[in-house]
Amino acid sequence: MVGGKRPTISDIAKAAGVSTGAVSYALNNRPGVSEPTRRRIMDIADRLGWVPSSAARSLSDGRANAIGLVVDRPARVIGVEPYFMQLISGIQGALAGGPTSLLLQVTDNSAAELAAYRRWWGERRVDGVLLVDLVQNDPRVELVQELRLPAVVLGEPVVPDLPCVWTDDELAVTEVLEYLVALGHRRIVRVAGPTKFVHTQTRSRAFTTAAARLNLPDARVVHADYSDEAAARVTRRVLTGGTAPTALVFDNDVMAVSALGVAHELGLSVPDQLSLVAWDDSALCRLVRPALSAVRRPIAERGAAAVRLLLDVINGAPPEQVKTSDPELVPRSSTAHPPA
Amino acid sequence: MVGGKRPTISDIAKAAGVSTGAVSYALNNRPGVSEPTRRRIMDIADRLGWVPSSAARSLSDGRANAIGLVVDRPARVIGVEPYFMQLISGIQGALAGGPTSLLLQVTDNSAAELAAYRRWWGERRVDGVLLVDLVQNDPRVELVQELRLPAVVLGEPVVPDLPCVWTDDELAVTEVLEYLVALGHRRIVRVAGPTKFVHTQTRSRAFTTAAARLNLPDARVVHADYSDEAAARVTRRVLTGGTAPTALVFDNDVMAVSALGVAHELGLSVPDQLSLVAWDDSALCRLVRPALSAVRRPIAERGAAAVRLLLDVINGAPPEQVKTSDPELVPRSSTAHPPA
DNA sequence: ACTTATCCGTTAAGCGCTTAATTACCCTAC
DNA sequence: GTAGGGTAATTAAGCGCTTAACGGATAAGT
Repeated sequence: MVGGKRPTISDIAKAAGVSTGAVSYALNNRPGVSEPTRRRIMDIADRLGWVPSSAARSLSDGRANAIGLVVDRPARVIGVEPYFMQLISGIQGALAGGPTSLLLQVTDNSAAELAAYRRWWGERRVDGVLLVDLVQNDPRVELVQELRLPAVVLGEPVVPDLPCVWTDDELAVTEVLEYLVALGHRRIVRVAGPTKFVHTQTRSRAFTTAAARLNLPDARVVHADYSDEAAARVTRRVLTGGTAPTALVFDNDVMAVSALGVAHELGLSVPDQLSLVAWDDSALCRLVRPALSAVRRPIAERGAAAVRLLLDVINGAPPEQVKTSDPELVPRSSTAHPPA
Repeated sequence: MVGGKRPTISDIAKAAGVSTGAVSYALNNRPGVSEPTRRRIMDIADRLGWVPSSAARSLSDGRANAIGLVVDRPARVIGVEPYFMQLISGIQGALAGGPTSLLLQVTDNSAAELAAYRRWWGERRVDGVLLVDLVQNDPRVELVQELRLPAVVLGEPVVPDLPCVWTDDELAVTEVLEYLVALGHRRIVRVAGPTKFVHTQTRSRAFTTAAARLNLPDARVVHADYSDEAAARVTRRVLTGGTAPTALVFDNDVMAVSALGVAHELGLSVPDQLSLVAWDDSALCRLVRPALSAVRRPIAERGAAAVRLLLDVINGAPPEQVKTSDPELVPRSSTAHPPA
């Protein structure tokens, strides 16, 4: 197996003294060749270090053996959250061993994302795609349906016939709220991500519902954009306004840590005077002092489940909606009883 | 452009009343067709929403129009550092607009990484690869040379004829050391990543050299594995041992933040009793209190430069060794004069 | 009026693989 | 002895595109 020359099935055929058709049948474990011949062919194949050309295979069977993921987040934010790397890590776990590869694209606007899907589809480069961060009336949904491009949504069900892998965020929101109320908190503010995301809306709705049920008239939702700057601004405003909350719940880790800085700056001690809860748990949450209580979601599991589902759908399986294991609240040192 | 039916050049040929060869020439802007015909063909092509099939093109011209990146880090660590997402973001920036896609693989052992490269090569799935985190006598170097697989190293030059994109870490190490010495520090310890990495060795060598020049007999290097646990362990040992250092320099952000926790736990105030410097700057460094002084490297720039170089090499350009802009020390609140 | 060059376009082979159709052969059954 | 039924192989078409080789037409040179 020296550089440059990659063996093809016709090399194998020549070496084995059979036709390329026979080689193809043998290597794909299909009937049409005798057992001894199959063995001989396979031996030769891996003595030669043969690997099928993906282009040739795609061209002839129409399969790309690849799936696509495009992440649409501005460069400024992308590196900040560990979310995507964990997701990718889960995706790879499910892909490992199989013939399928992952095509990744990072864009900074939604038009580019749509263009990417369209191009991949046109080039027949992917057999299906993963969709993350869905927004209300997401154009991607329409696009994949129009193109008949197999797709799996990472997030709650939006359209009945679109397969998805979702995590019960409502449950987690409720759990967090009940936990804070049990500690004695009554004035709780949720610092959410951008309204446009479906998951933001889901959590906000759950928050409002639970707050009503728990009879918390001061509970409310404010929005930021996941960045530490915006979070700091919003937090400062909320904490210095009238009837300041005693607990804040954030939609990611960066915003929560940022709030920790603001609290410090305002002379509010955490958790004695102010409790904080972060959403996705992370090293950041663990390492910061005080360590942040956080909701941990099975992110890698989501990625893996989504891949499995997508591969099934590509193979013609019906569009299921899969639920992952539930998120859990990891209490640390940023939550305590509110000041008396 | 309705789902399912993707136009091919022969559809275009039929619609334009010419041969597929003419269509190919027209669409690829090569001589052989008249200007009016070319226009007509191109019009029809994009009215039909034609996109070239990557498989067909690869098969016929031997190009995959894709490059590969495999990241070999255990799942536990991968999400922690923003490094890779920033890198990927830079890579995408350089790829955007072009016909080339990025194939990503995350593995958790070096054998799997080698296998990935070999498979991609065999499948003709990539035209070239990016190599990160080189180790001493890295088997990947030999592999890509044996396979004649175009490759660009992200890191310092190791083999003369292997193209690379590197950042002057020595400069940064020296700068950090001089900065600390200027503040009055004499006992400085570098908490490095795993010895096996070339970049670890480069920095350690630079550290030792600079320390000798600055006459710091107590300067030394200890190793951890980038994780917060290991860093905490090592830091604790170093700080409680004899002749404890007054300043620590870390090889990533997570370890530095972890040390912040240890210092806190030992009752050492940062920066008054202990100064800390992190390597790659990040949100973590910025958000933590006290905010960490850190060395900021042009990571996205590295990624982009590496892609451009790789594409050139694929096109037959000679193997250059490109230097990025220099890293810079961002002083924040974790460094100050040592205690008197 | 003849060759020569130029331009525009077609033809067909080939990239590496899959697979339906076909052939060759050996067995068994009547 | 021959029709019928497997099984084990070959053949060849086709996937969508590129490209060397070729050909017909028009323009220019002598």
